[in-house]
Order: sequence, then C-alpha cells, then structure tokens
Amino acid sequence: MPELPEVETVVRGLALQLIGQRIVAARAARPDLRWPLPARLPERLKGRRIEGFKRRAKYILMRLSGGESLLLHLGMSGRILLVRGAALPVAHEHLVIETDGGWRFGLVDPRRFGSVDLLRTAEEERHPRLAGLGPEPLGSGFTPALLGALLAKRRTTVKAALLDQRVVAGLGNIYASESLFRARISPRRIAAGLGARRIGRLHAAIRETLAAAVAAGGSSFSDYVQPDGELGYFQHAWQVYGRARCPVCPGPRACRGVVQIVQGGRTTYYCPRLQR
DNA sequence: ACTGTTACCTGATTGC
DNA sequence: TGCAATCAGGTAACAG
Repeated sequence: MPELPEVETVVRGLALQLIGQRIVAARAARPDLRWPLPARLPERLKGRRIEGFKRRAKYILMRLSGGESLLLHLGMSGRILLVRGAALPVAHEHLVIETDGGWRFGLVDPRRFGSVDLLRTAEEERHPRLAGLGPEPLGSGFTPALLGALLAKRRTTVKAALLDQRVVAGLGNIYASESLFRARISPRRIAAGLGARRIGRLHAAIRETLAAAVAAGGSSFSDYVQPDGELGYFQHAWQVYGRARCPVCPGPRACRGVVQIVQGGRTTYYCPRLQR
C-alpha cells in the first residue's frame, strides 16, 4: 500500500541502517513475485557491499558494489521488515538478505504485486520500469509549467491523470485524493481543461501533501524502524481519504460531507462543496 | 496514440 | 457463527 511518502520513509530507514554493510547471506523463498526473480539472485547478492539507496517514484534502488542495483517495488501489499539477528518465520517473506552488521532484511508481500530486479546501475535510467516515469513531485524539475504541460495532453479526469506515473511519479490513490482536496479541485474535472490558477494550486498542493507525509513518516519513530521491525509505515491523518465528514466545512447544515465515487476502478474521496 | 477495463494475488471486512 | 461477496494504498496487458 505504499505510495511515495511511505517508500521514501522506507528508503531513509534502509539508508540509515544498512549503508556500508556487506551482504553475507540471501534467500529467495519462491522464484517469482509479479515477475520472475533474476536468475540466481541470492548468489549474485552475496558478498556485495551496500553502497546506497535511492527512491524513484515508488521504486526502491539498493546500490551495490560491482556496479549493480537491486530494484524493488512493493506493489499493493509489500512491506520491508528490518530486524536484528535471527527472526521468527514471517508469512509471505519472499526475499531475505542478511548483512555483516547483523541486520536481517525481509521483503514481505502477500499479494505479490511487487517486483524484484537486478540492473546495471549505470543503465538504471533505461530500465523498462523506470524509463518513461514522469517528474519527481518533490524535485526541483517539477514546476507548475511542467505539470500544466503534462496535464494538457490528457482528456481523462484529473484524478486519473494524477495516478498515471508518467504525469507525476509516486502519487497513488490516497495522495491523489488528498492533493485534490488541498487544491480544492474536483477530481471529476478533465485534466486538459484546468486553467493556470488551478494548475498552480494543484502543483503546490501535491508538494505540500507529500512533503507533510514524508515529514510525518520520518518523525513517527526513531531510526525509522518500528519495534516490530516494520519500515516506513505510519498513521497519517488523511483529510478526505476514508472519511465521511469534511474536516473543513462547518457542519452538516452547510455540507453533506465527503463523497465517494469510483474513477477508473479506484475509489476517490472528495468534498463537492469545497472542490470545484 | 490515447483511454478505459481487466487481470494479477491474498487477506480483511462486510453482509446475509 | 459461517460463508460468500466485496474491497484494498499498483500497474501492465489488453481491447476499442
């Protein structure tokens, strides 16, 4: 269920604990998740030093010595467990990596919509999963002008456009709803029809929404690792997602509350009174 | 080329 | 209580 902020928090926690350590053991519990794992993955991981981490959209990149990177996607149900030393068996733990620093890294993903690949770090931009991704919404290249240009090409609703990773890399179903609420824009508007004022509000709202969630993730537990070893998950106070009452409108007399609609098979939450 | 739908999986929740 | 239907934070393959 991870979107950009959760993946970012995972990456920060991994970087804090694992950089500089060497992989002393690796195990794959099954040959595939969404796609086949790289051939002989455990053997190819063993002995490598972990040099760094990077996030791109909702992907995690673990930079390894030898010029390769492990590419991970958590899908809908993926989690990273990080525990000290030996650990009890965990259901759906498909990949385990142990380091000489005494950490045990586990990729847990019941639905197996996630993925694992190994790529040449120098060629990472050309990887099929990463080429074609849109701008990082928290990066300096993400400007109102760029967002406007990308949305101008889309005849879908703005909500559907925001879920397209070629438009904004890393937004998912929750943060798309949250960003539109913050921008006071109806999710039913056609993307290409947004004017400059709404584009400007949406751009600011996306950045503010994601930045606040990243900050909440980092501050919600020390060292980013929760007591149960889970990385990167945190309770965040959604404004509209999963809620019935609008947190801003004065009350039932003025506002009938948050409405749920289905767009492209995904549930959207919004306040019809505030979002136009 | 663009858009909307379907499929991939398991587990939690809802409704009868 | 039990069981079936529904839904879940993603995305790629497909059909039109």
